[in-house]
Amino acid sequence: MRRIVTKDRLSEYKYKKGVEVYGENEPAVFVYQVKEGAVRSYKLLSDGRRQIGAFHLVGDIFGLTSGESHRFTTEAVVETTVWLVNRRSLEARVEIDAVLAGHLLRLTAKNLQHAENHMLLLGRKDALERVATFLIEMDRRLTAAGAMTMTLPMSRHDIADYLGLSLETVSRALSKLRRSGILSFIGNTQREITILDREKLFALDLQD
Amino acid sequence: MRRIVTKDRLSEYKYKKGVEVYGENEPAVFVYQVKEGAVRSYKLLSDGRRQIGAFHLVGDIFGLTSGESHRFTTEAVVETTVWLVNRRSLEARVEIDAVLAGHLLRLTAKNLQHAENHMLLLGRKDALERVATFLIEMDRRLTAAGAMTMTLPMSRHDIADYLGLSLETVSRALSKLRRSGILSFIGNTQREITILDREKLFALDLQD
DNA sequence: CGACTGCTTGAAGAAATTCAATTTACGTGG
DNA sequence: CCACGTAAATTGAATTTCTTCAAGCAGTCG
Repeated sequence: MRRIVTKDRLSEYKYKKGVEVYGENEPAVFVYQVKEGAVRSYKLLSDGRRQIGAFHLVGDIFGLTSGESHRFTTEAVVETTVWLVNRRSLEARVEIDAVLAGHLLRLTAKNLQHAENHMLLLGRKDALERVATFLIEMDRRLTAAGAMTMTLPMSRHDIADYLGLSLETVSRALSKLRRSGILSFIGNTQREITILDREKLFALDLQD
Repeated sequence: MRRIVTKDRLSEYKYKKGVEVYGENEPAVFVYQVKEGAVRSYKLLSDGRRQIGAFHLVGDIFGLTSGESHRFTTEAVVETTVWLVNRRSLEARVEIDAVLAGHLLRLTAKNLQHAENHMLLLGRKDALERVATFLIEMDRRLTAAGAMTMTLPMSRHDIADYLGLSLETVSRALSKLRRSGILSFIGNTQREITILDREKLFALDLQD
C-alpha cells in the first residue's frame, strides 16, 4: 500500500466503531490514510437528515482539504486504524516536491470525479439502480483479487444515507437482487455478499 | 473579471443557444472561461435521463480536468461567448508558475466543494428545499450588486435536471413560493425573479 | 440468558412523477 | 405587422415510487 509520505515517521491512531475522527467545520490539522477498517464522511441537515458523501476504505486518503476547515464529519464505521500526517508539514513539502503536489492534485480530482458520478446517481437513478451501482463500487474496492465474496463494513442505514434512500428501501432492493439470483448472502450475516451474476448487475447500472 | 491567464492572447469563441462546447469523454484540449452567457454541464444515462452538475456563469472557468478527457458534456444555455486557453500551454505554465498551480488547485477544490453540497441537496432535500437552495445560489451568483432582480438564463427543464426533479415539480415549487409572497415574477417572462423575503427563503434552505 | 441492535417484510401514507390539458410567450414567414 | 406554429410554463388528475410506521426475527454482546 502506498502511504502518503513514505519518508515520514507516520503516527498511527485507532478509532473504535462509531467514533468521530473530525467534525465538519473543524480546523483541518491532519490528513489521514486508512490502514485498517473503514470511515464514513457525511454532512447533516439541521433536522438530522444525513448524506454520506464517501466511504474511505483501506488505503484511501481522506481529510485533505484546500480550505482551512473540514467540510465533512468523519467517523469510523468499524474499528479503524489510520496513519496521519500533519497538514502543515505536508504543505511545506508540496512547495519543494512537485511530484507530491501532483499526487495531491490528482487525489482532489479523483474525489471530484467520484462526487460527479454520485450526483448522477442521487439525482437520476432509481432505488434498484443505486443499489446496483453501490454493489459494483464496493465489489471493485473491497473484493480481494480472486475472491468471490465481499464483506461490507457498513450497515443498511449507512448504505441508505450514502444512496439517498431509506434503509428499508435498500433492504428491499437487496432482497430483490437476491431473489432474482444476482447475489447471495453468505453465512448468517447479511454483510457478506457474493455477486453471482455480474452481467445482470452491470445491466442495472446504466452507463452514463 | 479575472481571466485565466492575463498575459495570454486569448481566443474568443461564440456558441449559439443549445450548441455543444465539448462532449463527455472527448479529449480535453481547451480550458474555458465564460465571457458572456451561461453554460450547463451534464451527464446522461443511456436512456436519456440527464443530471446537470453545474451551471457556468459569467466569469466562471470550466473544462478543467486532470484526466485526459472531459467528464461532462457542456452546452451553451443561451448565446454565449467564451475565452479559451490551450490546455497544454496552461499545463506547461503550471510547471514554472507556482501561483498559477495554486489557482488551479483551488479551482478544482471549489468545484469539489460545490459537488459535495449538491450531493446533500440531491440525496436529502425535498423539492421545496432544493428550489430554495437553487434560488439562493443563483441570487448570489447572478444578481448584480444592489440589483433587486435576477434573470435566470436556464429553462425549468434545466433547473429540474440540476435539482434531480421533474420540470413540473420545479414549476409547482416556484408557484408555491410566489403564492406565499417569497418571490415575484417580473414582466411577462417567468425567468425574471425578485426575491421579496430572503429571511423566509433562507429558512427553507436548511443549513448543514 | 436476555436486552439490544440490525435487518427484513408488510401495510399505509406521502411525495414526486407522469400524463394531459391549457395558457402564454416567441420566432418565422407571409 | 400580424398570423401562425412552436416552445416554455403552469396547473390538475392519476399513478408510481419511495418513505414511514409497525411487527417480527435473528445474531451479538454483555
